[in-house]
Amino acid sequence: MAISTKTVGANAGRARSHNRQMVLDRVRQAGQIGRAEIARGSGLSTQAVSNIISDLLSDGLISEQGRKVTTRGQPPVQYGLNPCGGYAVGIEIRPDAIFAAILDLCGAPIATSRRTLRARDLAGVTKAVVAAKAAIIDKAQIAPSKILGAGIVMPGPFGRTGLSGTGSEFSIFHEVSPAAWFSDALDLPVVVENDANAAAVAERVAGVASDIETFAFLYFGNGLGLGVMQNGRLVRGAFGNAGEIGHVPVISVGRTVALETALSRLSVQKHLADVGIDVDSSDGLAAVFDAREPALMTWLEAAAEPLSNAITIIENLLDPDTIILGGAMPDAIFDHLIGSVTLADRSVSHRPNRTTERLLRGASGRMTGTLGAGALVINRAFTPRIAAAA
Amino acid sequence: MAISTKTVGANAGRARSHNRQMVLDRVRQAGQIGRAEIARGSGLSTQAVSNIISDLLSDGLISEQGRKVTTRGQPPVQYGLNPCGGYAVGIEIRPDAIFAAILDLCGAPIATSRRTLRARDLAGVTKAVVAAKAAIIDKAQIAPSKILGAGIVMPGPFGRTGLSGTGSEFSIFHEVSPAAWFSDALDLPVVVENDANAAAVAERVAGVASDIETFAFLYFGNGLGLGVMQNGRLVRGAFGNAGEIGHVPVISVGRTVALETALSRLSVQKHLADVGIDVDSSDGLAAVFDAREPALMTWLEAAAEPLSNAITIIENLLDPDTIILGGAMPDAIFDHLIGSVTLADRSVSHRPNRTTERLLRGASGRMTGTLGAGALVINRAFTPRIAAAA
DNA sequence: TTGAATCATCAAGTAACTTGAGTTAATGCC
DNA sequence: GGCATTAACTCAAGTTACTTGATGATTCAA
Repeated sequence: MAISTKTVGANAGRARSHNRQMVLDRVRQAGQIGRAEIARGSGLSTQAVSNIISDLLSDGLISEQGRKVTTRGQPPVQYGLNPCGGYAVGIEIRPDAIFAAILDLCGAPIATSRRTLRARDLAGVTKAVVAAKAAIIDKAQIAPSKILGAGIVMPGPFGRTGLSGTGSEFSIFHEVSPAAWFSDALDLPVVVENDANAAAVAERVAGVASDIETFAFLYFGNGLGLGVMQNGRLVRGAFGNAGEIGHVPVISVGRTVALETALSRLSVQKHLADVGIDVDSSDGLAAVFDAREPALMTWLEAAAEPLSNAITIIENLLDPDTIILGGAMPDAIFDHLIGSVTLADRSVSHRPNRTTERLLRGASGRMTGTLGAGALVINRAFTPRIAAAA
Repeated sequence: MAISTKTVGANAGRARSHNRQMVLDRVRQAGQIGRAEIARGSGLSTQAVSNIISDLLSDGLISEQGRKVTTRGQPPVQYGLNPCGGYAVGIEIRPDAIFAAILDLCGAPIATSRRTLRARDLAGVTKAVVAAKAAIIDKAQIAPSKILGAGIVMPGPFGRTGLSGTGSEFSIFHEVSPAAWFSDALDLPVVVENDANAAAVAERVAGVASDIETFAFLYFGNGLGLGVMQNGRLVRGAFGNAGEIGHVPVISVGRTVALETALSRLSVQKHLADVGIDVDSSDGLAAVFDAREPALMTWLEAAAEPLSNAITIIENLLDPDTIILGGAMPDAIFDHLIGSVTLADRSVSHRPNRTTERLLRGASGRMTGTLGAGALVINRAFTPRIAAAA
């Protein structure tokens, strides 16, 4: 059965929690904001906002940041996020390694780490994740009470699907709910998402989408994924597997193929390997691009058409404010790809009065998956949630 | 600027309104349900639910429907929607005609009408819509106080986009917000959506998706549209233009074409016209299909591949519980199309333990747009909305 | 017939928001 | 410089709607 997302009833306690998170999100989005302005925007009384602000202050989540100069009247006291008011652990599980990071409340990384992962079984992976968490908290010297939770990123899709057996996803979690499992093992609230969704959240928490409510993130991992954000919430689908754009059929050089065979890191690595160039790191790829290696340039040229088609699909199906490109490739390659795309005229995103670019490059670089993992936790702390049950 | 959907704060009044709508939605979805069961599912106390139920009873929105036989304990009093507790006006504006309907609270049509539309200007269209509303209310003999609102369906996309100028959309609303405009003119709360979104809502209110939270509706109108429902809410995109799947590039006979050139009512009409068969109604098309007209059969054969590709795109991008096909074609043709589609193995929807079909035919038939217009209003009455501002 | 289970109601208690009066702090005008 | 104006902020009382706990109602099972 599908993930249950039944709406829950509102009572005083949940209303307060909702309002706290709403206020926090407005503070995050505005950078600096005063109480009266929050009240005006939120439909609450200034008194209510005042009470909530004083709560958040004493919890250390926000801080007073002077008064704004205005034309007339008492200048409003401004509040902003207090970066050290809380921290999130981000853990990215890849087939061969575990990456970990600690993020502050503003989404800035305090510490990162990488550990080789040899285990493939549930117990072994769990042990490695627990160890990674302990080590990164120790490295960053954060008081455990300040840890808001852990975000875990792993390759999807989740559960048994027609995409199972590609080797990328973790079949050990077909029978176990990964969130409940890791929450137990880590003794923390846990959010689990695939890499593309996490990357989208990362851009919202501390990237180019901090004030964009509705956008899509095209994530270049080993395959190709799409994270869809709609009104500040992820579009996850009935089973949390939305965004598997890599398996969409496209035409490439006259043949029908899955999009990610033409457009992904594995695809470019394979193409380069065919001419004897082995790259297994983003740095390596960056060097090959800097040298304008012909094999890479032909790959990029061939990638432009399927990428253009993918963008037209995303724009017309989801009507995002913008599409962000990012993931496991060098920034220079994303910039090149963005430059080489033909943006379709026949698209709902082709508007005369646009204020954002149709394509942006993500801000969180190659660590976007791991940072995204932490961002999931931060984001959840900022997301009002009366509407949907956990 | 994108549609603003900032989260709003919760207070006592909004909490009550939210809870009322949540209770109503649970009653709708269950058909019959008792107070204690609602309380258990919603996280509210039985007392709170009791109070809300008594409110809804005195407003006439629900009715007592006997007691359920249980194993032990006091048998719970069951409640169900009271169809005549409220009514919705649905109006569908097409380039050449205005369709209107009155729906009861359960989504059943009480009356329908059709009027030719000659006007293309704002004043003329408005006048026709106002007249259609007055006439349908008069025909159905509904007390104005029982009208919950009006839903209006018109061809998208909304605002100036790269799809403008195809002739289908109403450019008169490029500068005016249609919802505010019609709300003023009709003196009722108004919801405006495109046909595909309305059709999706219709299936949820009174169709095959009444207990499916996350699905997609592939709507065959003059073009092709997609209505996306996620957790019981429409995925509308940043500007309300999500779901323009007709302009998505897909593969047909080895070439990339816009989907709706291969798959839409206009497409089949054109194909038939090429061999001298003119059909301009759904009945006409049904007759041609009944006769197994070769030209139609070749069109259907050719349509299978792009339709299959479109379904793979929808499944992998949105991970819906199911995809519903419907709109301006005869049921028999939808059934034929569903039978001829090749469902991709490489899809997140290809799950071993499915409980719903991957494809369903919509239940609301050819009037789905008009009924959907009314369903928008019913749906809104049932949708808790603390989370998003109007 | 009695006890267990469940639903339902009543009345009191509580959390969180709203309201309205009053205070603080800055600007702008005479 | 003094005073009106404007806007932010605070205090205390008032209101709403939910929760809690005690009590009653209804059914089944032993």
